[in-house]
This record gives sequence, structure tokens and C-alpha cells, in this order.
Amino acid sequence: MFGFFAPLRIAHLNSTPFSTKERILGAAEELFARNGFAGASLRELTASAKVNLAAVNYHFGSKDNLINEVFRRRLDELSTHRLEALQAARDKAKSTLEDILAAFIHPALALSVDKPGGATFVRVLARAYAEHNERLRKFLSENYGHVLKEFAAAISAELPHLDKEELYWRIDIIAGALTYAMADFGVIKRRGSMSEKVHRERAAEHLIRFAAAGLRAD
Amino acid sequence: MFGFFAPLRIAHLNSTPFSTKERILGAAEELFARNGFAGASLRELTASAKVNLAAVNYHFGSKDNLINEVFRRRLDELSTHRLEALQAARDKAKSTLEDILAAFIHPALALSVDKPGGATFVRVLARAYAEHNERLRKFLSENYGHVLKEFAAAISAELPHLDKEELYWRIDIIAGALTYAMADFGVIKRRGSMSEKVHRERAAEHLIRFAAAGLRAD
DNA sequence: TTATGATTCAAACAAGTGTTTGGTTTTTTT
DNA sequence: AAAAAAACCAAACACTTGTTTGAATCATAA
Repeated sequence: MFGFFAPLRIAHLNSTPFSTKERILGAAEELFARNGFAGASLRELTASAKVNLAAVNYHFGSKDNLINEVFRRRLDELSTHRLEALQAARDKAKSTLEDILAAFIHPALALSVDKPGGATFVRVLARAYAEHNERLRKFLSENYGHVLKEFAAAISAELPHLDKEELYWRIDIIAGALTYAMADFGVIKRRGSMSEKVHRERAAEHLIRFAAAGLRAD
Repeated sequence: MFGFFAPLRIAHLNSTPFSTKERILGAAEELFARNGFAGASLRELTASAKVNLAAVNYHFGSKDNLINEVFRRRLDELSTHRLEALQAARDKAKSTLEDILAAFIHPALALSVDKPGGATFVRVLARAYAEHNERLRKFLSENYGHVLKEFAAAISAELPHLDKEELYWRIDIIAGALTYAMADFGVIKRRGSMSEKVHRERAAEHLIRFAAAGLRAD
């Protein structure tokens, strides 16, 4: 038989198309979105990822660190795209407030529409906002706080008449609204006839116009 | 000694100014706001309320039912105030969109400013939004869903040119923004010099103008 | 005072938690 | 092919979870 029907195995690759670490991250994303960080157990998680219970601690050290890595996997790229889009908006001859808001919103939209699991991750992101978890807030602030600072400065430059306090209030409100809208929270369900992609693209359009109007009010 | 220094006990009243049930509800509100529903344990909760561990199951039956009662204690009154304010806005000769939005927002503001623990409860409310907990969503929808429907109808009457789908999108965004703003989530911290009360009153003002502008956009 | 019901309490229960262990298997390097 | 390293896995660990129990204590009514 000379192993004619032996399973093909390629070096460094799992028998499945995804490595153990990637399967864990994917399952974690899904379960954290559905049950929260405290509500998702490692046993449920590892069963869903089809890996051994001990694999989480072997590859990530702890559940807390796994949570960090779930964010890092998506936020590194998202932050880069947002800052690139912001730079492009600033380089335009006549950049508007809408351009800046789009630079923040569109990369998140692209993530949630194009990347598999992206939509799920945006829901995890909204959970991180809602949870007052001090450890997680510190991790996110230390690693990605500079992005929000850049956008706040750009909006401030666009609305020089607005004093800092008022501006921060409005940005605060927008951040919350964005997170909710993109995460598809809220009570009103989308119509079944509309696809997920169209649904989210409209949300982004509405949010940009809505936010711009709110920022310009008075 | 004829019991001269014996502790005074009055019929039907606990030795503390609050009954066991009320102390449990208060501690639950505080801990649910801080750690979430899954993250708050009954042992931590009963210790904080200075009651026996078994008291929760004795007075409320289960942890799930305790969660329900934490909402019922505040939402019954809040919903009544909101609907009364909405009726008052409708009775006005020339009621504006701002009046309707204020009818929704101001009662929540009053709750968070005037009632002890009210601000904490608004944070619990935001958590309920973020959690996709099916059991809790069903309870809230069944008991308080009619309030949101009333407001949606009133706003729709004020903006007849807006089609239903567009309107629902915008109301959805506002509900999220309101919850976030009132819960004091978001990254920007308030200035230490400003009192909690002033802080929240300004938030409500900004939110009403912001939401009205967004709803009228286009 | 005695009986009755409501409330509190320490203790135990069964089940679930994140993490660690020690050995086996698989993969990579020498 | 042998040695070294990496990955996997079943089982156990120590601990926390919500809930239940049965006796003790309290308040009210007979």
C-alpha cells in the first residue's frame, strides 16, 4: 500500500486550514461577543475551537492574555488603516469634517464587512466599552489610545470655534453612538430582506451625517 | 438593669434603616454596574449588603430573578415619568422634536442625579444594552418595550418626510448614544472641578441638540 | 404564654472555574 | 537515525459558583 491514502501533512501546518492559535482566537472572538469575557468559559471555548483545554494556557499563558490577543489581532490593522485614512483626509486640498469622520468609521466598516469574523469583533469591541474592566481598559489605552488622540486633534482643528470641553463631550457621544451602531446593538432589528453588508454600509452613511451635524450644532 | 441599654427594635423594621431586600437590591446595583451580571458573585454581593448568603435565594428565588428586580425597581418609575413627559410634550400647542427628545432624556437624567443609586443604575442599564443576554432582553422587551414604541411613533409624527427605515436607523443611533453618554462611559473623563450633577445636565443638553440635529439631517 | 409563621444563619452540596502537571505524540534539528 | 524541541492531551488541582438544607432566632397572633 505504500501509504497511498495516508493523510497529507505539510510541515508547520495543522491538518485543518487554521493553526491551533488561530482556532482559539476565532472561537474566543465568537464566545466573547455572545457571552462576554466573564461569561465565556475556557471549556466551552476550547470545545468550540476543537482543541485541548490546556491549549489556551500553553499558547497564551492565561485567559486574560488571550483576551488581550483577541484585541491585538484586529486593532493593530484597524488602527493603521484609520491613521492612514486620516492622513489622506488631511492631505486633501479641502478636507471636511465628514472626511475625518469617514476616516474613523470606514475602516471599522471595512473590517466588519470584509474580514471573516470582523463583524463579530466589532461586537466584542462594544463589550469592551461597556465593561468597566480596569485591566482591559489599561491595555487598550496603552496600546491604542494614541489613535483617538490623533482624531480628536484633527476634529478640533476643523472646529476651532468649539472650546475643548464642548468638543470632548461631542466626541464622547459619537464614540458611543458609533460603537453601538456598528455592533448592531439596539432594539430595532434590521429587515430580513437587507443583507448584512448593505445594512452596515447604510449605518456608516447615517452615522457620518448624524455625527457631523451634531458636531456642527450651534 | 431592666434592659436600660438594650438595643431598640421596632416592629417590622430591621435594625438598619433599610430592609434586607433593599440592601440586597442596592448592593446588586452597585456590583452589577462595576463587574457585570456574570462577574458579580452572590458571595461578594451578600457580604457587601451585610446579609447572609442564603438571603438572596430566600427573598428573590434566584440570581436571575434578582437581576430582573433590580431593573423593575427603577424602570417602573422611569417609564411612567417618560410617558408622562411625552404626553405633556404632545399636549403643547407647538411641540418640537427637542421636546420629545427631552421627554425621553430628562427623566433618565433626573433619575441619575436625584435618586441615590440612580447614576449607578444608568450604568447597569448600559450594561444590559451591551450584553446580548437573551433572557434579560426578553424580560425588558416584554415589560418596557411599549415605551420605546410610543417615542418612535411621536418622533415619526414630527418627521413625516422621513421614511420608516431611515427613522429607525436614527432612533437606534440615538438610543445607543444616550445610553453611553448617561452612563459616563467613553474615554474622556470629566474635569474634577465639575460636579456630577452639572456634568450630567450638560450631557443631556448636548445630547438633545446633537440628536435633534442628527434626526433632522438632509 | 404558647403557637405560628417569617426570617436569618452556618454548613454543606453539586457543578463549574482557570490553571498546572506529567507523560505521550508530533515536528524540527542535528 | 538520533536528539532536541514543540505541541498536545487526559487527569488532577485548588478554588469559586449558585443553590439547598435544617436548625436557630425573631416577630406577630391566638
